Amino acid sequence: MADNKSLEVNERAQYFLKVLVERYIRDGEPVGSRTLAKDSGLDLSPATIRNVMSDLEDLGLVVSPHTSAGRVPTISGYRMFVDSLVTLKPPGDREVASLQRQLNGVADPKALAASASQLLSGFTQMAGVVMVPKRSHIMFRQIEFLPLSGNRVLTILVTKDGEVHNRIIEPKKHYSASELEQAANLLNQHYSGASLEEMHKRLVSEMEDARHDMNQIMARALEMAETVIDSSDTDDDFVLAGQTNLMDFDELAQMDRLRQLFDSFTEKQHLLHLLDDSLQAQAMQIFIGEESGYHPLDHCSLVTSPYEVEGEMAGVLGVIGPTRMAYDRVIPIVDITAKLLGAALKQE
Amino acid sequence: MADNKSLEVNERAQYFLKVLVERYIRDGEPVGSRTLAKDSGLDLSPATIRNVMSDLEDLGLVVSPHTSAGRVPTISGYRMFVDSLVTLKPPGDREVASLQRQLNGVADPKALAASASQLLSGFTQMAGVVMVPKRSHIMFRQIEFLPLSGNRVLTILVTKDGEVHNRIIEPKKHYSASELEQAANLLNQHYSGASLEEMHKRLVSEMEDARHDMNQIMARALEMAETVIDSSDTDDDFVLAGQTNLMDFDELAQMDRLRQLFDSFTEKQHLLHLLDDSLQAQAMQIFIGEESGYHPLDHCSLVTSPYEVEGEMAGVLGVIGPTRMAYDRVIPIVDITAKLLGAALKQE
DNA sequence: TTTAGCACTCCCGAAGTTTGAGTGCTAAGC
DNA sequence: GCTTAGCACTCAAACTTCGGGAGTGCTAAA
Repeated sequence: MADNKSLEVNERAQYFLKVLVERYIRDGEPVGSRTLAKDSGLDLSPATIRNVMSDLEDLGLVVSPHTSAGRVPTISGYRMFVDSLVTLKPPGDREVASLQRQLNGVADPKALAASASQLLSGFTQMAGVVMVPKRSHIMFRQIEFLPLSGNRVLTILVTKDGEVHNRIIEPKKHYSASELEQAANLLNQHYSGASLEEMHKRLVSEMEDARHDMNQIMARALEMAETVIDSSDTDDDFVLAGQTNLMDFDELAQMDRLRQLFDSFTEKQHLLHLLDDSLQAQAMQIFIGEESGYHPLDHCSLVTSPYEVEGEMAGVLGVIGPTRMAYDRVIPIVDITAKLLGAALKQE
Repeated sequence: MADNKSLEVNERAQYFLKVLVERYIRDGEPVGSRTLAKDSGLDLSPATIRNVMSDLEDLGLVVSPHTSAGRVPTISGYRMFVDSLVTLKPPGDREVASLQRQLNGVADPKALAASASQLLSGFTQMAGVVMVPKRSHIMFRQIEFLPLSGNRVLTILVTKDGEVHNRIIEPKKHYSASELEQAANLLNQHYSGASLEEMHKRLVSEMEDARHDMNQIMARALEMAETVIDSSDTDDDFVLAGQTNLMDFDELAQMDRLRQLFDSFTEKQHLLHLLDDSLQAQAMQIFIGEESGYHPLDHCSLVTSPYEVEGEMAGVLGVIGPTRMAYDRVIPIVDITAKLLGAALKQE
């Protein structure tokens, strides 16, 4: 259909697209040819603009909501905008300094994640999200077993960065306090300095070996450790802040949409998956509207960036807001926050 | 004004109030005299009802939103309803059994609180809230200090019920691993079997004593313990579930109200205070609309009940929903859940 | 004390009207 | 071949009008 005209958008048309998107992001109202003519700075009449717009519409970059409204960017329009047109507006030095200050004042990783997501939300007036560091990069430090009533055992797993995971497990057999202590000692010696990822792998293979040995204590210790490590995996989680900011956006102000969106925050599942994408890609990712394929986010965009600690991808953070968000400001903020969070985590 | 007529409401009028509230809770629409005449079951004409309604209005128990609408209960109307008119509808045996089953399958207190609030929300289709047990009743079990980089020390506080609190503290002076271990040992022996509340009191007085002793280690141990205990106090917290259920109620469907409400969930402060009321009163409390004095809850009611473990008030749980909620069903559900949660916690 | 009757009030939704923003098309101009 | 003025046309949003319905308060009679 549009193919016979021109599959690529000429430079001028791109420029108009840029101006249109910027304007639409500013006011949230369909942009008409007259407005665009003025905004563009070029000395062209509305009629000319109309021709260009018509082309852009054929290419699926803009649509008009109805016959006599202006144009609004489509998903593809936004896509082209963020991919190649947007002029990024990095935050001022004062903002960066403030960010840095507030991140460096925080001691433990969990609190740091919470701060970061609050900062993201504060600076963008949208929702901030920070995925807490992945297991693979966490170093084992110490494990502790405490007997509770019945067979139940409280296990405490401490990692190098000062994070504490605890879980109550209920083995079939009863263990005495001294047995548990012995088991913990064995594990602590044996796995000192390993990462959880590594530990997991070694546990699985060594459990096999231990079955042939007579070393009962070791076998049981391994079993319990495996239970804990395994479940510490499901701790894989994120912290969200400023969700209520999203209620102020007209495009999300319909209860059913908003409810779906908020439910998706509680459910976590899918959102985690999207965040993970950015970790895999090892680069900033932007999901615009339906691009994510996850319906609750249909009218939202997600700007995510992985953050790294000592050269290793440690986690992901980002911002959730309406599709119509100020990408030019948000992208640099997410980018810088990721860098600063990484740096703050390094000081462990 | 109304005083010269009759300050107390006669029995028939009370009955009509009851029927009116029930009807209004059912449909959410102002109840007119004709409807009420039918609903009441008594063989009276609408005109008679109108006279009664007029009296109720004078007493401030009902209002009409505008001249030619039916009547709607006021806060006082609801108050009288829940205090003396409502016919409670206890949940069926199947529901109770289901509640019990789901609560008893959970191991640790924190998860238990989460389950309970989810169950409350599920059964009522509103938001469930569970305040986690108060410090005063928590028994100390063990404390652990682990050195981190710099002066920072990871402190792990384990309580009898298998709960783990951890915090990173940063003392002025540096402590070696063995010093920390020694300190922990001292504390563990010294405070074995005390409640956190008790421990706090003893710590304060013993810190004074220790200053005169030469026992440096002990003095420092006390100091660090105090820091941890003190901050474990601010863990004072609640878990909320089903907040999004609230979005389905028309009376809360305005963004500004909803936003205030949701913000109040994040802020926690005031809500905690309200929950605490129920703990102090040692009885079920119902805040209807503005009664709570906390504006974000203006259009909500809060039904709370303390729960006790082994005869001691351990915490509070409840339900948040619109003022127009099915009190007859909600009250028993909250009541029973409190009992069952208490029972489930006892099995520690 | 209760009730029928009646005039009155007010909300609500439907239907009509106006306004203004914006479009596409055509034909003329550079 | 691009650009532009002119014009007819479309459509949503805002405002107005209007009738119906639900419910009230009052009065007078049972």
